[in-house]
Amino acid sequence: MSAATKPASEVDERPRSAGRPRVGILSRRLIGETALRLLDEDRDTGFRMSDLARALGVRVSSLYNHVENKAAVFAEIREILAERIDGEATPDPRWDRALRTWAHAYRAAFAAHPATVAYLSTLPLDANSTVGTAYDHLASQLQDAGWSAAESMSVIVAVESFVLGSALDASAPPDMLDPGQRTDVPRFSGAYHARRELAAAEGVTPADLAFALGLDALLEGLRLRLGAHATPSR
Amino acid sequence: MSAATKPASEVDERPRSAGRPRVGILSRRLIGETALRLLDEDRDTGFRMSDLARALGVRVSSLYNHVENKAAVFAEIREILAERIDGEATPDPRWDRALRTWAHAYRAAFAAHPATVAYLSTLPLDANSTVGTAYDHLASQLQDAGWSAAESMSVIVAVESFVLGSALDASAPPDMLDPGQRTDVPRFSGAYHARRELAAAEGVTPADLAFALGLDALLEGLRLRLGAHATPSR
DNA sequence: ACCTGAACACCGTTCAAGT
DNA sequence: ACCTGAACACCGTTCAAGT
Repeated sequence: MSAATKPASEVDERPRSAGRPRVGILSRRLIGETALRLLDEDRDTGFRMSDLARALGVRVSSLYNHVENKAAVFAEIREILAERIDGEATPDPRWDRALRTWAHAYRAAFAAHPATVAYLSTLPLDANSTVGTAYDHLASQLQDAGWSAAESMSVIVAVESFVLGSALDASAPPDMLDPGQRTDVPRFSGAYHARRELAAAEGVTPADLAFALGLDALLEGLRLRLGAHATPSR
Repeated sequence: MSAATKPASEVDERPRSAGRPRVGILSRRLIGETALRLLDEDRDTGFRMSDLARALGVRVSSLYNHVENKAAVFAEIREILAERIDGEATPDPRWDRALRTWAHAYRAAFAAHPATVAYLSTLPLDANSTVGTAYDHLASQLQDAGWSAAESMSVIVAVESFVLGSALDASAPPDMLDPGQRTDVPRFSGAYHARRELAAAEGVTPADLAFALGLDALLEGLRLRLGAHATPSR
């Protein structure tokens, strides 16, 4: 977290009396950023509204002047992550490369925040959400490349589904699938350990391997499909 | 829900006094099945332990004789769904068709239960879990077809990630991505409505279209990759 | 407009008492 | 061993009072 987003109240330790402060302390954005930082620091427990208030040097009830409820905090987090993804994804004239860059930035942003993945995929988009803008850019590229309008939407959603599932996988405890001492599943056990060793040898996580292989296959399959029955616009 | 799994206590309305009943009323499995039914009936709110108790004709505290906590109820749900998937997936000698059948059964089982998706991907597998057995079957087929042990694991995880992400998508409110009255995202808006109309015309959901397209592409890409640099075992 | 302090509501979990 | 009844703990949310 950058110093710029650190609430001044964390430095100033003196208790504040009731009443409106001269300069505003909180904002929806600051609350979202702080919540995201808390999720980063403590991965599995999630944050409480009281944690959030303490980190902001404020009482819990103050938060409700800026967000309707806890779900709204998650919505704000989604906006922040969406903007981060948008900023990182460098535009690429080739639709498949653009999708790939987007997918990588997307997964990276969410893998660090498992608790947000389920929320993200369930909450309706806000009007004027940045997410919508990103979709528009990708949809344009896909349609220009020859995908039909309906297909372009399916392609985006399919890649997004793969990314979100992969983010869940990447955020799961590393030993989640560990067959342990079981002897009744030898091929699975062998596969599990082989992937783990391969990942270690390449200096990445097992989840990274599955993501890379899956994304490559998915994009390759999409390229093939476009080539097979597309009608390029020019 | 079948009559066989319906708790007798739902028929017998008379209040029960304290003390051990002659015949056991609850079991871990029955609790899991009932929780799953509650999730089916009320999609978004999730179930409370008190709901669960009422549905079983029992007091809340009784549940804790059979499950450690609410998370354990979700773990039991996962086992139930896993067995259901296993039962439905008919074996197929071709690895890609087997994966496809598995993916469809998997998504169908979880799309109806959004709340379980996030849990499922985070909870460690129980020893002797049915999930492990399913992995073993798939890993065997993949390795016999020429995939390396490490790759076979990545393939399974990649398909699973796509399935889980798609299940999240399928369980989201249908208007989640609706651009509404926005005029700044014309290509996205066009794509959104085109997909919706195509889905309506084909009698499926928009989520179904994206899932079908993505799964086809993913499997096609995997087939290609195996053909390109595989060393079949025979 | 925006913060404090106190209260309320909800819900998961525990535990002694009872058979 | 397994159910009841009552209590506790935690946490999200509300609201009047204060500047």
